[in-house]
Amino acid sequence: MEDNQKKEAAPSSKTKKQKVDGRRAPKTKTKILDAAEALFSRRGFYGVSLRDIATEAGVQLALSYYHFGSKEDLFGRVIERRAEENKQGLQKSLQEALLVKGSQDVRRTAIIRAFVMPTIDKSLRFGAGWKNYIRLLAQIANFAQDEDYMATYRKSFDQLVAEFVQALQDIHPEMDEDDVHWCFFFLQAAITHILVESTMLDRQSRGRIHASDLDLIADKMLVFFSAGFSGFQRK
Amino acid sequence: MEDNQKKEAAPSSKTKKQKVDGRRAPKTKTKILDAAEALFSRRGFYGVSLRDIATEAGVQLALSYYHFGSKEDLFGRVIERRAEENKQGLQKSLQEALLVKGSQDVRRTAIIRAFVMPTIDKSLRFGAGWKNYIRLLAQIANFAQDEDYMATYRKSFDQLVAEFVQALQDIHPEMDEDDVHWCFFFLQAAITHILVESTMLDRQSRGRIHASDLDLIADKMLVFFSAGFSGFQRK
DNA sequence: TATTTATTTGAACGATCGACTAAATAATAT
DNA sequence: ATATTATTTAGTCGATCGTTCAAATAAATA
Repeated sequence: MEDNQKKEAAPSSKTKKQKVDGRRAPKTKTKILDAAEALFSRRGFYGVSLRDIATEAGVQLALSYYHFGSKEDLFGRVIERRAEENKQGLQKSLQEALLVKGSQDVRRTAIIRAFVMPTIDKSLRFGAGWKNYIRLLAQIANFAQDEDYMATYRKSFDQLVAEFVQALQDIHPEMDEDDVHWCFFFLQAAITHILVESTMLDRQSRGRIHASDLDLIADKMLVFFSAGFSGFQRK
Repeated sequence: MEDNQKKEAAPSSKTKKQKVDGRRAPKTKTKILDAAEALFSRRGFYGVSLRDIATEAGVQLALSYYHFGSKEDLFGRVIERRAEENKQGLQKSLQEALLVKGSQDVRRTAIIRAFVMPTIDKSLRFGAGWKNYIRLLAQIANFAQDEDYMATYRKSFDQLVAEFVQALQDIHPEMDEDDVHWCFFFLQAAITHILVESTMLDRQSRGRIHASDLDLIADKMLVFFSAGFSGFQRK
């Protein structure tokens, strides 16, 4: 019945796992995770079948069941895989931003950059896998957020957001704490939407602006969202 | 084969349609559209089966096929149904905003409000149907945007956005035109994400702020996004 | 090498999907 | 009242879904 998974989890006492994981040719598990990541990020959980994933990965259908169990479990593992690295990247980025000295404006912009840049960097420069992962996260934010199997990730990410908000509140003692939350919420909303890589902006600007130019997006976002905060400052 | 649909479309020469459409008890068509709207807006196109919709609507499965044909066609009709009214509401709102006199700040905020408020109004005060519709639109923006059957809606909406951007550019001759596009894009992105009614903000603020309080959201958005524009003004 | 364990194969399963139809019924027109 | 058209019913179709397993193979261990 579920003996398959036990075999997967059990032999962690031996050193075999690590040895096999670091091989050159992509492991079956990795191939499945990569394919699932790519497909889920584009068509969502329901829009992708396990057969689609197996085909994309170039492996047998049953291997998905053997390695991950149910479709939901596979989805959860896709999220899980890069979650820790992603979070730590953002945390490190925040720590560095906290060292920035200068005016209120400068320090605020540094923190906003610390939130925006790691995500854009990964999406842009860490390969197709990360790009798909980021898009998947953005999609989840609009969608599967409330599912039970997202609880762990959600909790972890919410805590990270709390750290950023706290940092911004520290810089802005004159601002209402709720207003800082609002500002950060708007920032999150915008970047989330942008990272699903919609073609909206390309169309609406009649090709003059390209949403795929994430570096330019980052520049513009910093200017805009840092200025947005200043709307709440006089009070 | 497709005679069913022809019977639907053909007898428009008679005055019968209008008479029947305006009845008291909800018509079958309306019941299906309402159910589809509610379900699609929450779980997306692939996450909902025609049987789900028929059950939710309290009608026979085959009636969906009879009245709308394929599932894709039904989805398109759900979008279509309120599209024109939605667009005209936004256009009227823009026209009124263009009459506002005052400083650059005042006029800019008026236009931003003109874009934000009709949508929030409908989602909040026009009943569950509109609320579902707005959420569906927001979801589409992240998802089905590029599908062929969305072309008509997309074109219409893009034109509307162009009117708002033009209005903002008229107010801001000192700004780079692309930057105005960027600002509006960020506004769109944020409101789109907010309207999928995520529970994100509620969690992250530990219950102090409620994303369901759309009137408050609107207030905060106006302050924040109007201020965001000012980030580009010095150039 | 012999044995045990891990992985892969190929095929099925019951359920559910969208699509479709013939017949029954309701509504409208003559 | 009769004929015509519109709608609803109840069911079936083949395809595809997620899941499962027994047997074959590969890898690791003894």
